[in-house]
Amino acid sequence: MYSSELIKGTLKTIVLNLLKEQGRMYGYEITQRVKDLTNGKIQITEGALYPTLHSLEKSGELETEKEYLGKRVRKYYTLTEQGQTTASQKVNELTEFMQTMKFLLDLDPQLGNA
Amino acid sequence: MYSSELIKGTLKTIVLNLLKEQGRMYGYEITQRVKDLTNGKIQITEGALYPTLHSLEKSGELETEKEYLGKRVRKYYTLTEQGQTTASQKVNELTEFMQTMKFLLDLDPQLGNA
DNA sequence: TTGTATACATAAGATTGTTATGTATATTTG
DNA sequence: CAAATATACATAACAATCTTATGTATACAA
Repeated sequence: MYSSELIKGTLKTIVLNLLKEQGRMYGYEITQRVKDLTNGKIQITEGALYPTLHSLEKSGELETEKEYLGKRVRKYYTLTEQGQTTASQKVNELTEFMQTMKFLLDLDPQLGNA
Repeated sequence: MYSSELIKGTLKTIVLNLLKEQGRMYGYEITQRVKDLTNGKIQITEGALYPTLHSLEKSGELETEKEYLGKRVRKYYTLTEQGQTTASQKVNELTEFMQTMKFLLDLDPQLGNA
Protein backbone atom coordinates (compact mmCIF):
# COMPACT_ATOMS: atom_id res chain seq x y z
CA MET A 1 0.00 0.00 0.00
CA TYR A 2 1.25 3.41 -0.92
CA SER A 3 0.99 6.23 1.54
CA SER A 4 -2.26 7.90 0.79
CA GLU A 5 -0.92 11.35 0.01
CA LEU A 6 0.34 10.03 -3.30
CA ILE A 7 -3.07 9.02 -4.48
CA LYS A 8 -4.40 12.50 -3.90
CA GLY A 9 -4.91 14.26 -7.14
CA THR A 10 -4.81 11.11 -9.23
CA LEU A 11 -8.17 9.63 -8.31
CA LYS A 12 -10.21 11.43 -10.94
CA THR A 13 -7.68 10.48 -13.58
CA ILE A 14 -7.78 6.83 -12.54
CA VAL A 15 -11.58 6.74 -12.63
CA LEU A 16 -11.89 8.55 -15.95
CA ASN A 17 -9.26 6.35 -17.55
CA LEU A 18 -10.81 3.13 -16.31
CA LEU A 19 -14.19 4.15 -17.66
CA LYS A 20 -12.61 5.05 -20.95
CA GLU A 21 -11.10 1.61 -21.25
CA GLN A 22 -13.96 -0.40 -19.79
CA GLY A 23 -16.86 1.60 -21.09
CA ARG A 24 -19.24 1.12 -18.20
CA MET A 25 -18.62 0.43 -14.54
CA TYR A 26 -20.25 0.85 -11.18
CA GLY A 27 -18.60 2.28 -8.12
CA TYR A 28 -17.86 -0.81 -6.15
CA GLU A 29 -16.54 -2.46 -9.29
CA ILE A 30 -14.06 0.38 -9.74
CA THR A 31 -12.63 -0.08 -6.26
CA GLN A 32 -12.19 -3.81 -6.86
CA ARG A 33 -10.73 -3.44 -10.32
CA VAL A 34 -8.12 -0.97 -9.17
CA LYS A 35 -7.26 -3.17 -6.23
CA ASP A 36 -6.87 -6.19 -8.50
CA LEU A 37 -4.90 -4.40 -11.20
CA THR A 38 -2.43 -3.05 -8.66
CA ASN A 39 -2.17 -6.16 -6.50
CA GLY A 40 -3.69 -4.26 -3.63
CA LYS A 41 -1.14 -1.48 -3.79
CA ILE A 42 -3.73 1.13 -4.61
CA GLN A 43 -6.98 0.83 -2.73
CA ILE A 44 -9.65 3.39 -3.40
CA THR A 45 -11.83 3.88 -0.38
CA GLU A 46 -15.54 4.28 -0.84
CA GLY A 47 -15.47 7.49 1.14
CA ALA A 48 -13.22 8.93 -1.53
CA LEU A 49 -14.77 7.32 -4.57
CA TYR A 50 -18.45 8.08 -4.22
CA PRO A 51 -18.06 11.82 -3.69
CA THR A 52 -15.68 11.87 -6.66
CA LEU A 53 -18.17 10.07 -8.89
CA HIS A 54 -20.91 12.46 -7.83
CA SER A 55 -18.69 15.40 -8.55
CA LEU A 56 -17.74 14.09 -11.99
CA GLU A 57 -21.39 13.53 -12.77
CA LYS A 58 -22.31 17.01 -11.64
CA SER A 59 -19.63 18.55 -13.83
CA GLY A 60 -20.87 16.65 -16.85
CA GLU A 61 -18.07 14.11 -17.30
CA LEU A 62 -20.18 11.11 -16.36
CA GLU A 63 -23.74 9.95 -16.72
CA THR A 64 -25.47 7.21 -14.80
CA GLU A 65 -28.06 4.54 -15.21
CA LYS A 66 -29.46 2.50 -12.39
CA GLU A 67 -29.78 -1.21 -12.61
CA TYR A 68 -31.61 -3.52 -10.25
CA LEU A 69 -30.33 -6.93 -9.31
CA GLY A 70 -33.26 -8.34 -7.49
CA LYS A 71 -33.71 -5.71 -4.83
CA ARG A 72 -30.22 -4.27 -4.85
CA VAL A 73 -29.34 -1.14 -6.78
CA ARG A 74 -26.30 -0.54 -8.90
CA LYS A 75 -25.35 2.75 -10.48
CA TYR A 76 -23.46 2.33 -13.70
CA TYR A 77 -21.30 5.20 -14.84
CA THR A 78 -20.29 5.98 -18.41
CA LEU A 79 -18.24 8.81 -19.86
CA THR A 80 -20.02 11.60 -21.68
CA GLU A 81 -18.32 13.08 -24.74
CA GLN A 82 -16.94 15.81 -22.54
CA GLY A 83 -15.76 13.12 -20.16
CA GLN A 84 -13.80 11.41 -22.91
CA THR A 85 -11.97 14.61 -23.68
CA THR A 86 -11.28 15.25 -20.03
CA ALA A 87 -10.06 11.69 -19.57
CA SER A 88 -7.50 12.09 -22.34
CA GLN A 89 -6.34 15.44 -21.03
CA LYS A 90 -5.97 14.15 -17.49
CA VAL A 91 -4.02 11.11 -18.58
CA ASN A 92 -1.71 13.23 -20.71
CA GLU A 93 -1.17 15.67 -17.91
CA LEU A 94 -0.39 12.95 -15.41
CA THR A 95 1.98 11.27 -17.85
CA GLU A 96 3.88 14.48 -18.41
CA PHE A 97 3.93 15.20 -14.73
CA MET A 98 5.43 11.81 -13.99
CA GLN A 99 8.13 12.34 -16.61
CA THR A 100 8.98 15.66 -15.05
CA MET A 101 9.08 14.08 -11.61
CA LYS A 102 11.32 11.31 -12.84
CA PHE A 103 13.72 13.87 -14.22
CA LEU A 104 13.58 15.88 -11.03
CA LEU A 105 14.31 12.79 -8.98
CA ASP A 106 17.15 11.97 -11.33
CA LEU A 107 15.74 8.57 -12.06
CA ASP A 108 16.04 8.87 -15.80
CA PRO A 109 18.95 11.22 -16.41
CA GLN A 110 19.42 9.97 -19.95
CA LEU A 111 15.98 11.09 -21.05
CA GLY A 112 16.80 14.71 -20.70
CA ASN A 113 13.18 15.70 -20.65
CA ALA A 114 11.76 18.05 -18.09
CA MET B 1 2.20 24.37 -15.27
CA TYR B 2 0.63 21.23 -13.95
CA SER B 3 -2.65 21.40 -12.13
CA SER B 4 -1.82 21.72 -8.51
CA GLU B 5 -3.51 18.58 -7.25
CA LEU B 6 -0.76 16.52 -8.79
CA ILE B 7 1.93 18.15 -6.74
CA LYS B 8 0.12 17.29 -3.55
CA GLY B 9 1.88 14.54 -1.74
CA THR B 10 5.11 14.88 -3.69
CA LEU B 11 6.40 18.10 -2.17
CA LYS B 12 8.22 16.50 0.75
CA THR B 13 9.83 14.00 -1.57
CA ILE B 14 10.99 16.73 -3.93
CA VAL B 15 12.49 18.75 -1.11
CA LEU B 16 14.21 15.82 0.58
CA ASN B 17 15.62 14.58 -2.71
CA LEU B 18 16.94 17.98 -3.72
CA LEU B 19 18.68 18.38 -0.38
CA LYS B 20 20.15 14.92 -0.73
CA GLU B 21 21.64 15.82 -4.08
CA GLN B 22 22.62 19.39 -3.32
CA GLY B 23 23.65 19.02 0.28
CA ARG B 24 22.55 22.41 1.53
CA MET B 25 19.89 24.79 0.35
CA TYR B 26 17.69 27.58 1.58
CA GLY B 27 13.98 27.87 0.99
CA TYR B 28 13.82 30.41 -1.74
CA GLU B 29 16.62 28.63 -3.53
CA ILE B 30 14.56 25.44 -3.57
CA THR B 31 11.62 27.16 -5.23
CA GLN B 32 13.90 28.60 -7.91
CA ARG B 33 15.83 25.40 -8.48
CA VAL B 34 12.68 23.36 -8.99
CA LYS B 35 11.28 26.01 -11.30
CA ASP B 36 14.47 26.00 -13.37
CA LEU B 37 14.88 22.24 -13.47
CA THR B 38 11.31 21.79 -14.69
CA ASN B 39 11.22 24.75 -17.09
CA GLY B 40 8.58 26.35 -14.93
CA LYS B 41 6.27 23.33 -15.08
CA ILE B 42 6.48 22.77 -11.35
CA GLN B 43 6.36 25.88 -9.23
CA ILE B 44 6.49 25.47 -5.51
CA THR B 45 4.70 28.29 -3.77
CA GLU B 46 6.21 29.75 -0.64
CA GLY B 47 2.98 29.20 1.22
CA ALA B 48 3.43 25.49 0.64
CA LEU B 49 7.19 25.29 1.02
CA TYR B 50 7.89 27.05 4.29
CA PRO B 51 5.35 25.10 6.36
CA THR B 52 6.73 21.92 4.83
CA LEU B 53 10.29 22.83 5.75
CA HIS B 54 9.23 23.67 9.30
CA SER B 55 7.40 20.38 9.56
CA LEU B 56 10.38 18.41 8.28
CA GLU B 57 12.61 20.18 10.75
CA LYS B 58 10.24 19.48 13.59
CA SER B 59 10.11 15.80 12.76
CA GLY B 60 13.90 15.60 12.71
CA GLU B 61 14.57 15.19 9.00
CA LEU B 62 16.19 18.59 8.56
CA GLU B 63 18.38 20.90 10.55
CA THR B 64 19.00 24.57 9.92
CA GLU B 65 21.67 27.18 10.22
CA LYS B 66 21.09 30.85 9.73
CA GLU B 67 23.33 32.92 7.60
CA TYR B 68 23.41 36.69 7.34
CA LEU B 69 24.00 38.48 4.07
CA GLY B 70 24.42 42.01 5.25
CA LYS B 71 21.16 42.52 7.08
CA ARG B 72 19.17 39.81 5.35
CA VAL B 73 18.67 36.37 6.83
CA ARG B 74 18.88 33.06 5.08
CA LYS B 75 18.01 29.72 6.59
CA TYR B 76 20.00 26.88 5.16
CA TYR B 77 18.58 23.41 5.47
CA THR B 78 20.53 20.16 5.50
CA LEU B 79 19.39 16.56 5.88
CA THR B 80 19.96 14.82 9.18
CA GLU B 81 20.89 11.16 9.09
CA GLN B 82 17.27 10.32 9.65
CA GLY B 83 16.42 12.68 6.83
CA GLN B 84 18.71 10.80 4.44
CA THR B 85 16.93 7.57 5.19
CA THR B 86 13.54 9.20 4.78
CA ALA B 87 14.63 10.78 1.53
CA SER B 88 15.56 7.41 0.05
CA GLN B 89 12.38 5.80 1.23
CA LYS B 90 10.22 8.56 -0.15
CA VAL B 91 11.94 8.49 -3.51
CA ASN B 92 11.57 4.72 -3.74
CA GLU B 93 7.95 4.89 -2.80
CA LEU B 94 7.20 7.58 -5.34
CA THR B 95 9.05 5.67 -8.04
CA GLU B 96 7.07 2.52 -7.38
CA PHE B 97 3.86 4.47 -7.23
CA MET B 98 4.57 6.00 -10.61
CA GLN B 99 5.26 2.59 -12.11
CA THR B 100 1.99 1.32 -10.76
CA MET B 101 0.18 4.36 -12.11
CA LYS B 102 1.77 3.90 -15.52
CA PHE B 103 0.57 0.33 -15.58
CA LEU B 104 -2.88 1.36 -14.46
CA LEU B 105 -3.07 3.98 -17.17
CA ASP B 106 -1.91 1.41 -19.69
CA LEU B 107 0.99 3.55 -20.74
CA ASP B 108 3.51 0.77 -20.43
CA PRO B 109 1.56 -2.42 -21.11
CA GLN B 110 4.70 -4.35 -21.99
CA LEU B 111 6.25 -3.87 -18.57
CA GLY B 112 3.71 -6.07 -16.90
CA ASN B 113 4.54 -4.72 -13.49
CA ALA B 114 1.92 -3.57 -11.07
C1' DT C 1 11.16 56.34 -6.90
C1' DT C 2 8.80 52.67 -8.29
C1' DG C 3 8.71 48.05 -9.51
C1' DT C 4 10.84 43.62 -9.28
C1' DA C 5 13.65 40.23 -6.98
C1' DT C 6 15.20 38.17 -2.86
C1' DA C 7 13.87 35.96 1.59
C1' DC C 8 11.52 34.89 5.33
C1' DA C 9 6.66 33.85 7.66
C1' DT C 10 1.72 32.92 8.65
C1' DA C 11 -3.38 32.79 8.19
C1' DA C 12 -7.88 32.09 5.80
C1' DG C 13 -10.00 29.25 2.70
C1' DA C 14 -10.45 25.28 -0.63
C1' DT C 15 -9.78 20.71 -1.99
C1' DT C 16 -9.54 16.12 -1.29
C1' DG C 17 -8.48 12.46 1.11
C1' DT C 18 -9.32 9.00 5.63
C1' DT C 19 -12.09 7.04 9.07
C1' DA C 20 -16.39 6.14 10.87
C1' DT C 21 -20.99 5.32 10.41
C1' DG C 22 -25.38 4.06 8.33
C1' DT C 23 -28.57 1.26 5.40
C1' DA C 24 -29.60 -2.93 3.01
C1' DT C 25 -29.21 -7.32 0.43
C1' DA C 26 -26.58 -11.60 -0.82
C1' DT C 27 -23.59 -15.25 0.01
C1' DT C 28 -20.57 -18.20 2.48
C1' DT C 29 -19.24 -20.86 6.46
C1' DG C 30 -19.05 -22.99 11.03
C1' DC D 1 -29.52 -21.72 10.73
C1' DA D 2 -26.80 -18.02 12.64
C1' DA D 3 -22.99 -15.24 12.04
C1' DA D 4 -19.59 -13.40 9.35
C1' DT D 5 -18.24 -11.63 5.09
C1' DA D 6 -19.09 -9.55 0.63
C1' DT D 7 -21.67 -6.53 -2.21
C1' DA D 8 -23.39 -1.74 -2.94
C1' DC D 9 -24.78 2.51 -2.11
C1' DA D 10 -24.21 7.10 0.78
C1' DT D 11 -22.70 10.87 3.91
C1' DA D 12 -20.42 13.33 7.81
C1' DA D 13 -16.57 14.55 10.97
C1' DC D 14 -11.96 15.13 10.76
C1' DA D 15 -7.13 15.66 8.87
C1' DA D 16 -3.66 16.91 5.65
C1' DT D 17 -1.98 19.80 2.35
C1' DC D 18 -2.30 22.92 -0.96
C1' DT D 19 -3.55 28.05 -2.91
C1' DT D 20 -4.12 32.76 -2.28
C1' DA D 21 -3.47 36.64 0.30
C1' DT D 22 -1.00 39.23 3.32
C1' DG D 23 2.86 40.90 5.98
C1' DT D 24 7.78 42.31 6.86
C1' DA D 25 12.18 43.68 5.13
C1' DT D 26 16.32 44.39 2.15
C1' DA D 27 18.56 44.81 -2.52
C1' DC D 28 18.72 46.12 -7.11
C1' DA D 29 17.17 47.79 -11.63
C1' DA D 30 14.52 50.93 -14.67
